[in-house]
Amino acid sequence: MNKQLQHTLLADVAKEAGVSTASVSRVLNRAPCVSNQLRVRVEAAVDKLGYVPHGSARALASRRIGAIGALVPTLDNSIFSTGINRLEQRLKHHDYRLLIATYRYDLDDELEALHTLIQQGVDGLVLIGHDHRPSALTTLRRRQLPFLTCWHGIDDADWPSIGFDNIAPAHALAEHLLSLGHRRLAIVSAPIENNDRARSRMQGFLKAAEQADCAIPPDHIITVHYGIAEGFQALETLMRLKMPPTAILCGNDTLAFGVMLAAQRAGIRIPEDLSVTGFDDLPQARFMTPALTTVAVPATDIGYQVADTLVARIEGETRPNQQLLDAPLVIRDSTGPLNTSA
Amino acid sequence: MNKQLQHTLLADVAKEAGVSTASVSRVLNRAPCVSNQLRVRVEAAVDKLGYVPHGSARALASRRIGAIGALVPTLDNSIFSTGINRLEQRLKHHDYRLLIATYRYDLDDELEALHTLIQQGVDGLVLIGHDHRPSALTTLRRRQLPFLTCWHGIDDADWPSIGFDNIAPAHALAEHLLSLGHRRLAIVSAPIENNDRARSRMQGFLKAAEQADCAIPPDHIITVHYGIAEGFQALETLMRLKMPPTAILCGNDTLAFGVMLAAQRAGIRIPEDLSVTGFDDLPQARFMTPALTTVAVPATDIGYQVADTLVARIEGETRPNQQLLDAPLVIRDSTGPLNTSA
DNA sequence: TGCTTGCATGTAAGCGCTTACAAGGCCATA
DNA sequence: TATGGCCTTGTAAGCGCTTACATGCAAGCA
Repeated sequence: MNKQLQHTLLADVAKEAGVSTASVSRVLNRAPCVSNQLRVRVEAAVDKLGYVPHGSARALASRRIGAIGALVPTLDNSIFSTGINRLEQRLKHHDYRLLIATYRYDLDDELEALHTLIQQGVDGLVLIGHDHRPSALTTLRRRQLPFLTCWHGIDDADWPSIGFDNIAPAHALAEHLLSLGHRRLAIVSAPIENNDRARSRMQGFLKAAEQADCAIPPDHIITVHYGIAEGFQALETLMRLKMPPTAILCGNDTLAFGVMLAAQRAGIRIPEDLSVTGFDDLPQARFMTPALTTVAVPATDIGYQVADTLVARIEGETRPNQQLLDAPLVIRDSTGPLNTSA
Repeated sequence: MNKQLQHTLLADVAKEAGVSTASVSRVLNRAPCVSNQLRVRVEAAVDKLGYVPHGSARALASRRIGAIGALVPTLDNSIFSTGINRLEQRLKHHDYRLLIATYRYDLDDELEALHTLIQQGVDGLVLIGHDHRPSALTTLRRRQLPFLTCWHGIDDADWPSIGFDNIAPAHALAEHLLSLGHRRLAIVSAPIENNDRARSRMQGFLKAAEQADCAIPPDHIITVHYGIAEGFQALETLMRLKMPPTAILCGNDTLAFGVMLAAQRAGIRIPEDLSVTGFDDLPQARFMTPALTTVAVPATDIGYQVADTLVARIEGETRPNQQLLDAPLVIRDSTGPLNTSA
């Protein structure tokens, strides 16, 4: 069209250096079998002309675009954005770019976004969690596209993963409360449909309670969306119960912060009147008063490992199907013995 | 190579539908001047064969890749991830993808990432703030690439922007404290080099103090990196001063949270003993006890508007060079009159 | 010296689309 | 009925790279 100034092309570099286009391409792609002399000549020409390769042309010819796609429920959750942040940093290190799509926990949206990213030509894909539409797997398989799921600990040959077990730490958290004498537990969780992480944590909580013969009644299980405000309101709801809980298991730290802040505002003392647990170990957790008992989720490690492993898979290496990282309990001061004097 | 199964190509669709490749392309790209009958035939063939266009080929031929790039200091700052989250959502609506690169406030990294994104072929670019290497502008210009900066309120013909004024609200925040009788102010800010937002806020704080003949001494100005822990420590440092401040202006909410949590732990009452202000109005701000006085930064609006405006520019529309959004003061309970009885 | 071997380089055929241009068909007008 | 113009569709030339294959040359060996 009216492209005022032509960009220099690979052919221009070739002419300038007095070599063939193939040689220039080889130098650019660090192919072996290139003499040093030729390399130097080409590099000089590239510098002189300020040549920048054309990504799409390169992608078309080489069948790789140098970018991977990430499908994330939302970036508006600091534990995800922390992981994605690290992922991007590490990918850059491998000379890959990051294409991001969010789907707000809507698996049909996720599927659609998956198709879009594939169409875009990504070299690999990262998905969060284990809940996906079955046809996502079909698509991935048919395209033979390297991919990885993360953030969950489910062992499934279909879905290679790098994550952590959500059930056991949740179970341990509930046991911790139980061992402190609590019997009236409550749960504040994110919606569990389409969210295996929330479901696993819930499962861990419930199972521990059951095993201690201390089943949690339905009105003590509150499901709200992610957010401080939501946690805040959840506490208000729970405290209106005739028999309010003495301990609350929260599905994530943000909900726990909401619960704690609401308690603080209501004059409910933690842990004397109420014990609270989180899940994630956001930076803020240890600075709350009292410091929050929670589970340290290896968000940055996941980002790092996912980058390395996915790139390895793209480049043809085989890697173990599952990689389980540690998510240790962090017992702090927001949990304490049941106050029987109250 | 060993590509087991060939994907269906546009040519296959054309053959199946009994039309030319050009017609298929036209249908796919919603070109005008396509008869309804042809459209239906092609669409049927596309469905039947499960055809998916090849992104790179399309990009090469059409000179647009359908993605924009965003250069962000970090995703590990919830105000940015909120904005980016919204940006991505809105871009999807326009059928554009989002390529993200972070640079950890290192402008040379930003420049490098800029080159990478351009090489990748992005159709447009979003940068945060007004501080960039001069050669970034040169590159953008030479490539005639549509771009937008955001998050700042600096009127500069070179850098089209969608943002808000950082100086005035900061100034107002300081005035607010001054009007409450405070004279011993302190500032806890993120590093101001390479960060015009932090610099502008600092400037607003300092100017208001000066105008009130109440200059802030250097040891009352603490510069720390973004983070709860950093804010927490900053308060400890400030309180060790022989004449500790009675009010603290924080460069962002996260630092303010750190300051507040440290105060809480140290038994310093807010606002009786100490007033604290933030900047951002993160969701948590209103749930703190006391609720945080801050400035409501229009993060989601910015994401939304940036998407619309950048896409419009890519598609050739002209738009105003600068778009200033509102960043109103939100006076809550973390600021109160100077306690003279103390 | 003549032949093979292997490495460095060149040639040119794609990669899978888009789109300028050509061509054909149809209707309205004269 | 002949002509022009408009609208739809087809033809084919790229888009800017990568890479399989061909080629040439130097070294190694008998």
